[in-house]
Amino acid sequence: MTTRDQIVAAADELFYQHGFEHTSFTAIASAVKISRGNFYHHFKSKDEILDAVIEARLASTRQMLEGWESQVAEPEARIQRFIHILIQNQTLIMSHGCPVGTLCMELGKLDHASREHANELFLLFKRWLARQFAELGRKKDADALALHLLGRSQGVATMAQTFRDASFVRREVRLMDQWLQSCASPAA
Amino acid sequence: MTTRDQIVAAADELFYQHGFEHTSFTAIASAVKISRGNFYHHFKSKDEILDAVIEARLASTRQMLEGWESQVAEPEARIQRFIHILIQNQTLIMSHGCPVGTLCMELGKLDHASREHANELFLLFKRWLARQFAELGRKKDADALALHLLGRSQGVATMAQTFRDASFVRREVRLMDQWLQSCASPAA
DNA sequence: GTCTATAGATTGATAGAC
DNA sequence: GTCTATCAATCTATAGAC
Repeated sequence: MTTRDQIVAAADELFYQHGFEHTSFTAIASAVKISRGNFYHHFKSKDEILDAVIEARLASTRQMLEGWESQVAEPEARIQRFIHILIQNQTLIMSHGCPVGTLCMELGKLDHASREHANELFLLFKRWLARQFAELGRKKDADALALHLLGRSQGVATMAQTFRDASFVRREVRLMDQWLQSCASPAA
Repeated sequence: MTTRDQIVAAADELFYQHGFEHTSFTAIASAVKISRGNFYHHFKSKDEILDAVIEARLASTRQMLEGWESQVAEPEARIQRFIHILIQNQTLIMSHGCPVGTLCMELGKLDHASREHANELFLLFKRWLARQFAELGRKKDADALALHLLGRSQGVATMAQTFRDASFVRREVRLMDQWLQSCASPAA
């Protein structure tokens, strides 16, 4: 693992745990165990590190979504995989919220130049979900269903971070599973 | 309006627009048109200003909820008032998200001492909503319904801030209205 | 490629005149 | 109650030795 990759990995984690602005070079440096000055051999500015972190997250998200698409045959089961991230990453989400939602929110408030770049993460999920809903026979409202589900999971993440209530997360996931079933059934 | 109140009002707005950490004394001072040093006659620290802002938001939220309770007779119509904040404050929410959700999220990431204080804002809504659902005849799952609706509206706020899509907000509000109706009807 | 030293700006906070 | 002047700390970023 190159020093550059180590910096990106450490920044990724710290940005998630404490936010972008609150994370200083000193914090990243001590995590990677290099000196502060050494940063600028790899990145010109803090904003460049942010872009590298976003790029890394985009890549790993693409990989995850492609994996689900190749490993799972049914679109309904694929969407269920998305819903169940909330349970798989429950501990992290209860501590630090959704890595996508919290980053987009912060960059939005900062009016940061990389705001749109981070929003691409949401778009990745939106397009992928819409494709699954289309395959499910909901071509007409695939986009709306995708946004709806994305919002639902965001809401659960926000409340989970606030109240740290695991039973709430499980309950909401069950409701989303039921909603998904009603989307797939011809009655809907 | 006293200087202290002006400081709290300006800080309230700036914390909402740009976040707590990103808002400096210089920014608040220039908004109120006083010198930086003058702050410390009114507050001992930035954290004290934050607590005053949270206290002010708690007071105005209580007032709003009590107003709905006294002005609107039916619990279903009261809950609908809550849902329609999303439309009433649409422009602000699309710019800066939900004032409650974004503050709690930021303080959570900062591991700030006033985190629990800010969470009281959410609890205010939760308790009020649970009371309305109980009056609606859903005593057993009033808490779960309240948390569910709170999460739904949080999710809408997050997606609205990200994509700035007004039609999405209207669509989701319509879905929440329908969901509310299904909660009230004896079939549910 | 990594380090030390340091610049330059900004931050929260203090002291004291008026 | 408001101001100016200033402190000490922290931040991002740069320069240059090794």
